[in-house]
Amino acid sequence: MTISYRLPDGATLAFDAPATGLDIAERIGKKLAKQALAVRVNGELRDVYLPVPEDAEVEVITRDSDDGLELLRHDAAHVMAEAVQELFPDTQVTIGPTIENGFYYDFHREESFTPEDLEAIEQRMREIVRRNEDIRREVWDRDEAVRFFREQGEEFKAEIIRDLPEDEEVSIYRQGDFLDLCRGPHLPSTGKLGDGFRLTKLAGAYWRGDSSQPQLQRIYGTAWRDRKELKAYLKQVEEAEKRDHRKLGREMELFHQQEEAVGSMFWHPRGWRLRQRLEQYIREKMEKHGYQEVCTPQMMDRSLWERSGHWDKFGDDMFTLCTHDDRELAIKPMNCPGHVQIFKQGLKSYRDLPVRIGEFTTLFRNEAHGALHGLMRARTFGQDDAHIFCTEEQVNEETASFIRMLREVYEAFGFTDISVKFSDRPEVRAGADEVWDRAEASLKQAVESVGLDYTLNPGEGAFYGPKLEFVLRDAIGRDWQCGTLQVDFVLPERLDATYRAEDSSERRPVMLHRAVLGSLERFLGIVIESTAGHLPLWLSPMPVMVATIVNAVDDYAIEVRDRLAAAGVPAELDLRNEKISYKVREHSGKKVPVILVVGEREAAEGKVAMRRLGSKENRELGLDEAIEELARQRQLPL
RNA sequence: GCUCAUGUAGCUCAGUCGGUAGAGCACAUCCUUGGUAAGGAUGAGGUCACCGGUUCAAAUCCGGUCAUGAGCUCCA
Repeated sequence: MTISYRLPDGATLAFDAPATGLDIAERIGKKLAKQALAVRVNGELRDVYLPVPEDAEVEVITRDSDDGLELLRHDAAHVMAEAVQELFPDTQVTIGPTIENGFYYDFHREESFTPEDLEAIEQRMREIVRRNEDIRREVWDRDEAVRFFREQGEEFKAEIIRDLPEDEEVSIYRQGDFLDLCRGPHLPSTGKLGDGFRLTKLAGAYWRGDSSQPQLQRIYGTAWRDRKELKAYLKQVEEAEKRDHRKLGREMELFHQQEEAVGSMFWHPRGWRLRQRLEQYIREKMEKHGYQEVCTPQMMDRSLWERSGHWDKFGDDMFTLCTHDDRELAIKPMNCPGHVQIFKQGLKSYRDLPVRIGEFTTLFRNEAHGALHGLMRARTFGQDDAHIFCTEEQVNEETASFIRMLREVYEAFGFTDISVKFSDRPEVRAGADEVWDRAEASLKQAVESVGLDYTLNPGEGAFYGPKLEFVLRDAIGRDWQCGTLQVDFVLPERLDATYRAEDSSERRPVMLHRAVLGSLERFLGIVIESTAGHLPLWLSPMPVMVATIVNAVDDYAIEVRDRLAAAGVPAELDLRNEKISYKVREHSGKKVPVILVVGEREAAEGKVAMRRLGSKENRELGLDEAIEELARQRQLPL
């Protein structure tokens, strides 16, 4: 009897009897056998010491591959669990998956872990790696496994086993004296983990991600192939912290926050100019695309929010206040009910559709304390919010043209990597199932008609309708959900919006809720972090600084500033009695995109010396030429 | 809202065993008018987040509150 295994390079290895992954690796080379962490058999990852029973495609997995790294991280989680149980026997283990860059494990324990505990756990992990314990898979009887974990006081594990699908094998991995339920596969021994890991942080997490369930303690770690990769990662994290928008916001004199206004901004002059600039850009963009801007009340009577359904579904997030005559008002968390009121004024004909209504006024949402995060998650913020009232037949074209605009806008900020998620009906929702059927079908058809790839995001729709979510990838590889388009058959019904159709019957319009940037505050935060504060000239709140070398040229510097201003380029003057390097350093630190240096020579020749942020190059050019260039770059990229 | 951590000058941070507060930068004044990321001197600046407790004595120890950070839940 011969069994043959086909390798990725096409070669075939023949054995007389079923060989283990390790045997196969050994046949290929001694070194590979040493490095083997697992094998992929017909596409499925398996433990390296298990026999491969029949002819198969076999690939040996080492730490060099992505799969190998994933295995290392998974094992790091298990080694951590073993370390924790050795040091703190009263701890129950739950689950410990890999995540981007690392892993975590959730534990249940009466006492809290301290940062010192983390160090001790990490030390013990290194010891376990040195012990080089074998990690072996065992298949247990389901009831026996439940009984075992029960006896160990591991109620959470017992619960997981009980909930496993009937036909699934209950595999237990034995690693020294530590046994853990796990699907696997695993490294052959703890020594293979190496020393490229570190425990990073401690946080709370709910059992099964449900806030009504017990709270667990989650320990996060990062794990890499070796110490060098670990160091590179830690360095990268450090760099990312440097571009935190709250830090840059302070350095660039954009905004601040303080205790008395949690979740809101104090916008400083430069910050507000930036925020206004962004708003102006999207306003003009929307005008070009046929939107009309409106302004609706900041607060409206409770009864309207009850009719719209917000009171029920969004009530916890709404701020309310009472008038002297005991009326209860809600401060708007969304514009939709207001826009419906505008649509309803006067009779609308099918000839009027689509009606596109946009608004940028501030919204107020009572976000949970722990969710707040600078500009990224605020309680007061503006949105490039708009609602399109149209017929069912127009949903397609409106969706398509919205997506065109969205792409143009993202491109203006340098975001070209965009993906789409399709979110369908959530559990808590308004409207009958048949209405949802129609809304989902309609939106699905619209995405497909523009040839957009999308992934399904089940149960994540808004309470009034399904939605598309547009996710952009920023310059440092982070994903952000900004744009959204939601189809709504419910609100026009609830708030009784109608139009007169061709056959003179009264019909309900479909309402599309849509935003490209989403929260203007949040979008700014993303742009700031993604550019590390190096904003494009058209957006920058302080695009040009005119800095003098000697006071004798003050008058010329003033002329330069005034002529820039006349050409639509805001500029400030730095006439201080300081060295030019001092001025350059200071304004560069504040991320001013262009510094125009003027000294005796420039003044005499009607020139400026232009220095761009991030470059040491120093261009000397005529004043007219410089103004022309800067004015062009200051134009909104419409 | 939940868990853990943190809160000292405008910013970044020291502050040992509990003995009444320190640096650098920034700021002010004076000197310096200089060529592309820090010129020099002098000075001012703090209810150590807030409230309470222990103590002869609290930035320091204990409790509570608030805020911030990381994560969870939620979400733009």
